[in-house]
Amino acid sequence: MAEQLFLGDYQNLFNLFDNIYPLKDEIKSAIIANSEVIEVAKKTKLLSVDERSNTIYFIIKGAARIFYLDKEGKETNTWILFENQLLISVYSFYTGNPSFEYIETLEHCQLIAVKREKLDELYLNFMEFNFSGRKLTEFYHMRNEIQANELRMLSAKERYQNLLERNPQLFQRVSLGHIASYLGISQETLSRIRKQK
Amino acid sequence: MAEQLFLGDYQNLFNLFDNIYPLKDEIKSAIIANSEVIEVAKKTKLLSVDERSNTIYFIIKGAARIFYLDKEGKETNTWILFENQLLISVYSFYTGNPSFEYIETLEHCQLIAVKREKLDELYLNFMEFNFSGRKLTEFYHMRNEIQANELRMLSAKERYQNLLERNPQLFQRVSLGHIASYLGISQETLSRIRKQK
DNA sequence: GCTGGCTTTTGACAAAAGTCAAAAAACTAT
DNA sequence: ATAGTTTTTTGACTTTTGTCAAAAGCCAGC
Repeated sequence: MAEQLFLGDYQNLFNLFDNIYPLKDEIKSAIIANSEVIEVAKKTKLLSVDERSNTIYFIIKGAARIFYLDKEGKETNTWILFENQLLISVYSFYTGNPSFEYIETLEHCQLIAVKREKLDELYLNFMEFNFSGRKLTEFYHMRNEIQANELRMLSAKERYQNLLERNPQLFQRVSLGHIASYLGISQETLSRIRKQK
Repeated sequence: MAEQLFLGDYQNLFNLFDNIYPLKDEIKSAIIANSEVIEVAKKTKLLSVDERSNTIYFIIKGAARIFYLDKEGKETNTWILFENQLLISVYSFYTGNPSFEYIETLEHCQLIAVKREKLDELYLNFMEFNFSGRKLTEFYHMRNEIQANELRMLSAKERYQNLLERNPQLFQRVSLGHIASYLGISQETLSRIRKQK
């Protein structure tokens, strides 16, 4: 009988993949061998502006945000991410160019970290792993498209109501200031919207 | 000596792929066998709201837009696409769910059309084709992320100046009304921005 | 060269959201 | 519990962008 691979912290990541296309144990072992599980404190910067991102993270436990600073130095959050999501500065990780955004933990986090060279090796050594990678990228691509469309087509209030409905846990774990910024509105406007109804 | 594959209309599509990861002739043949080259007139709808998108297009010649209707029935363009770009309603094509947006040609177009079932077959039959598919998806994903960030961080005027600088050809081929809509502003606002400087 | 559409511009006004400053409320750590 | 920090709310005012309506400009086809 085949020996059972010890998955531990990788359980959820592999579930994610297996739901797309069952991953061979060989690939799972290679993923484990080519990544590491790290713990980082709240408010740790995982990436800063002008650095080149060379790591993709999977959030086992915790929360993080991606944000940039505008011309006046004000922070704007573009993503807020939780358990079982990938944490990546898309532009810098894919292109290798210096980042225009920051990645910062919002809570104490447990993460799986994979370096780009290792990931590239995995993709080259296991061609069928690209099937999973493609599907996952398609999913994140779609999520972005939806986000961009909502920024265009919905008013501040509608975006708030949408988020509240679809992601109520967010409001338990993240300050309204961060949420306002993620919604693309000022904190004061969010406060007024919430009072209204 | 190996027989030279006749590429014809597929030349540019294959160049795109070859720049990512050289495609075997076997795959190229399969792509040709599983797609078709079509001509469509200006203002043709390739996808309408509530239809399920089952085709991805590569633009050989021409231009097209993707847009949705807001609550008041006003059109908003989310993408304007030209030669050598992929034309797809990301949400509907990836999920198979009914579309919330339209795809419409802006000019007479020559397109390569691939049905989803055929594309899925190609991905399953040629695992290394997923390598190319993944990279291409990553590229489009990145482009979306940039678009969403610009919608957040730049003012109407800055978005206009950016677009003018990076995509001047757009202004030759597409009406200002369509461009304003793509920039997420009203036609009148665009007109005023243009007058200013 | 004129006619009948589109497209673009202009003006007056309205709406949505932002800014600044201060108060109130909610947490945190000692 | 309390002092100190951070977060959230409130009020007054400003800025940006949108809306509506009309005029002007442009272009295709007869």
